[in-house]
Amino acid sequence: MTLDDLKHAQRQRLLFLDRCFTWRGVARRRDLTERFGISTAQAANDFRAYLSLITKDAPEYDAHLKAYVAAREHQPIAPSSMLDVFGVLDTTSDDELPAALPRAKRWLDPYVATVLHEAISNHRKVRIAYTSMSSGETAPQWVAPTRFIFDGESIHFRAYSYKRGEYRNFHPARIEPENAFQAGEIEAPLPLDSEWHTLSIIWLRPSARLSAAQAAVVKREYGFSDDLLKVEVRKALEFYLDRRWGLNEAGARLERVRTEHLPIEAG
Amino acid sequence: MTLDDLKHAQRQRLLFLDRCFTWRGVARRRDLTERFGISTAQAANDFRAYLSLITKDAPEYDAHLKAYVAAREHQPIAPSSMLDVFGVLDTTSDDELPAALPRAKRWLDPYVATVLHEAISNHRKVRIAYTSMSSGETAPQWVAPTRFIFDGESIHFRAYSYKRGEYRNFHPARIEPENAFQAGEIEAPLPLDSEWHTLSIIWLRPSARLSAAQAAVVKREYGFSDDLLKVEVRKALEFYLDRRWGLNEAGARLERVRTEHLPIEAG
DNA sequence: TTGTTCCGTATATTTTTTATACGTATACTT
DNA sequence: AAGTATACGTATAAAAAATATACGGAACAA
Repeated sequence: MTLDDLKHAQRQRLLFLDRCFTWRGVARRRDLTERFGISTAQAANDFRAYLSLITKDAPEYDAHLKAYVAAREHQPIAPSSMLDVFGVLDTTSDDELPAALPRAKRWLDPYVATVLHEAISNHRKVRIAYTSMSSGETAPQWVAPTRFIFDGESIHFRAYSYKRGEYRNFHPARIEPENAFQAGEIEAPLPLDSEWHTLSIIWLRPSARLSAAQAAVVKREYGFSDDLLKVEVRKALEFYLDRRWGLNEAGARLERVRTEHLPIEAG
Repeated sequence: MTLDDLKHAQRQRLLFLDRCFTWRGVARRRDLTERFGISTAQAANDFRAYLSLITKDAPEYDAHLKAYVAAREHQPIAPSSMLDVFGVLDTTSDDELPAALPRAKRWLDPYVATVLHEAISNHRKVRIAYTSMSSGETAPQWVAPTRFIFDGESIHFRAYSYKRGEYRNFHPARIEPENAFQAGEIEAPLPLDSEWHTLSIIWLRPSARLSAAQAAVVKREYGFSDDLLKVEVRKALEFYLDRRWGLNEAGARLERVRTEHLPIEAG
């Protein structure tokens, strides 16, 4: 039996269980009943199902702790994002002020989102009044949106700009909200978005000004043990990576060694 | 009927539907069957359930589009995080290189996490060799961890430091990994963590050096229409907020007007 | 000892979901 | 204009998932 054979709901529960074992080291039926509102019988079922997936270093029941305890060598069956991990480690109750930063309060106009989504899925172009942050001016222009982008904070989109004759990243908040946006057919086929279809392979190392001990911490924090950290990102998104990771800032703890570029076949 | 009456699995599906209507403006049975692997009959059921929750400005079926279309005034039944929104707007297929930045590649040692989690839940103290980033030195010390913290990128933890005699934020990556950490009882009760139990109310405004048009964009981006943006965060986490929002950087688009402090009753 | 709280399992019952069939409306093809 | 495909909907019986409930064992505390 594998994870894929399961129904979505039970799969979610087993993934949660997997994270409990990986990051908490322990799990109880209660964890499942509280989080998913299922019965204890069903929770026992889920434990049985989870254990049947683990062939070696399986968690074992500890009668003293009244809990299943993961083996020291426990191997997760699925990777988890930092947010997933925090979801398992955080103990703050719901009515309390959270232990996380306030939800990135970025805002997106739902109507603007639907207009862009419609244009992307039906391959149409839209007329937007877009404010340039450099000049501060707002001028209408036609763009053909192709995708939404996420930089970890807020949502942007990629579009072909007829004004510039090239693909660019746009920020929905800079679009002047309108009651109805003009939209239209795309006549001539758009050129290939070469920056989107280029892979940037960025090699990083702990900043040279750090001591050996500090460099070791940086390596541990970013999870690499070799000399260099390899990061792969679409060339079109490289700007966001630099900004998010603070690569160009004065106190950066990582510095760029070199960058390679590789074409990506259209998927 | 309300959302809370539903089972977890169906609630998840209705929330997804809600996000589709809010951010895409349209939804079809297919969206549900593809994402959750349910039958079309069940998907039709879910649509019926969702529509019964919406009293006014409900989505309507559009026979031409062969899809339900949200009313222009559609009100979501639940808020969504930016990540949720992107999950609904992103059209990249699974096997493609994603349109989001590489998953914040921060790393956390699972064993260190379990040790900290154990200490937090059982109110014990642990001995850790912690590397100071300022001096670069690594010295063992006893700490009593109280909570995990999330700054949006990586996971930290709050602990009472016996060495300093105060509560501090710690970074798991700076802990020297060991095969087994010493742990022990907490003898004397710990003092109150006053910074944790203080609320910082931070008032921000668009940076004074921005033009009116630029300031309007910043306001739209952060979703406030009044003069000031109010952000509430535990005082203990204020440092992370500054860093994440880049408030102290040269090119910051938001600047701090004033900060108020308020005690939080223990929850 | 007794009571409590975890765990487990087993049963019958209820709820959820599927499979299937059939009907309607729109759009596309011939 | 007729036929085909594909959305949507509904209804029914069947299968699967989850619950309620009961009972047993191990650890632990009073």
